[in-house]
Amino acid sequence: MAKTRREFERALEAAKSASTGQLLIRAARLFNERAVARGRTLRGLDLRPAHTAVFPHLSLEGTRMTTLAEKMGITKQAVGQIVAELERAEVLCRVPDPSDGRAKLVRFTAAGYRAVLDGMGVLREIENEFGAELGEALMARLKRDLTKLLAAFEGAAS
Amino acid sequence: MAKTRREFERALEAAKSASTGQLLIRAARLFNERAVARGRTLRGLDLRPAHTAVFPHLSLEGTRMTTLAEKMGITKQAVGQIVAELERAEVLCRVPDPSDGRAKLVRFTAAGYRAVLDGMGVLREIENEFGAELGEALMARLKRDLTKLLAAFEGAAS
DNA sequence: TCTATATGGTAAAGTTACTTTACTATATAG
DNA sequence: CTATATAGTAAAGTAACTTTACCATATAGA
Repeated sequence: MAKTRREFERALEAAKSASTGQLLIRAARLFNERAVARGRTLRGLDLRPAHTAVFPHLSLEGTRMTTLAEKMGITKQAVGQIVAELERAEVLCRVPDPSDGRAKLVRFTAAGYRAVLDGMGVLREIENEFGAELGEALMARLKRDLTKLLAAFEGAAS
Repeated sequence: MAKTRREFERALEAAKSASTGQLLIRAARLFNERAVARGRTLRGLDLRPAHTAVFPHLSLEGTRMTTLAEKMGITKQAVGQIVAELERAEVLCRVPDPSDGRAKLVRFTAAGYRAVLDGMGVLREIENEFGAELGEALMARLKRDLTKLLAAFEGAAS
């Protein structure tokens, strides 16, 4: 039994350091909580993380729902819900795609345009704060490594 | 208007690369989806990410609910719910803390003990796969950087 | 010693961010 | 010109929490 116990303790220790997944989850939550809390006070629009996740994938000409869903790695129904809320908040609008009668293009409104410009500032601000504390080099490296990790994930299914 | 448009395009481009938060969210989701999918097939226990998040924080002697909540960065009520499910699945058990009549200690059952040893194998397997693809150096560095980021987050509130 | 307050935990309902299942409308290939 | 694929919508369900409210025990101070 003594040997088994030691084995177990080593396993637990391994779990602690091995769980990159848990590290990612916690870091993501903390980062976004801060961004949302900060951004909320900036303008009257209370945008939650799910909303801001859309913006990086929107092109100026407009982007299809299905395209958004693919890029974001969620279902198109989920995109529909998020976009609907942003439409109600008058940040985005949906216009018919002239090249396909079924499709709709999601686009910024003038107000959304201004809000997003502000939002970028908030994000940069938060990243700069961490950069100051941890070093710009670490932040840049983290971003590069995460991008590579995502590319590898996307590359191979299951 | 032309100048504003260019400005906007640059802002969007910046959003794409600047959103470390979004990178973290996506990486976390993908990583854990894979781990859960893999682990589920291993044993009959269908453990979800919320469940496995508890394990790294459990000591062999038993850990208090409040301690778990603090370490995990969630409310003690949330811990209560997760532990209740794991208790029903007979992976964990709650025993009264002899040193404090209010407190309870969360501990592994014999079955949970074995399941977690298996689970460690799955996690290591997945990390090794990415290590093989991206290089062990990148994975180790990512883990170190995330740990530092979390420490910095924890250090300063808001 | 007894009251005030802090701490450990539980209970129930609400919220966020999705997914699943089930459709309708338009497009395209044969 | 039917058969199937694709774009999107609708409604309900689920996971992983939080908020609000509470009870039980502990402990420090009057």
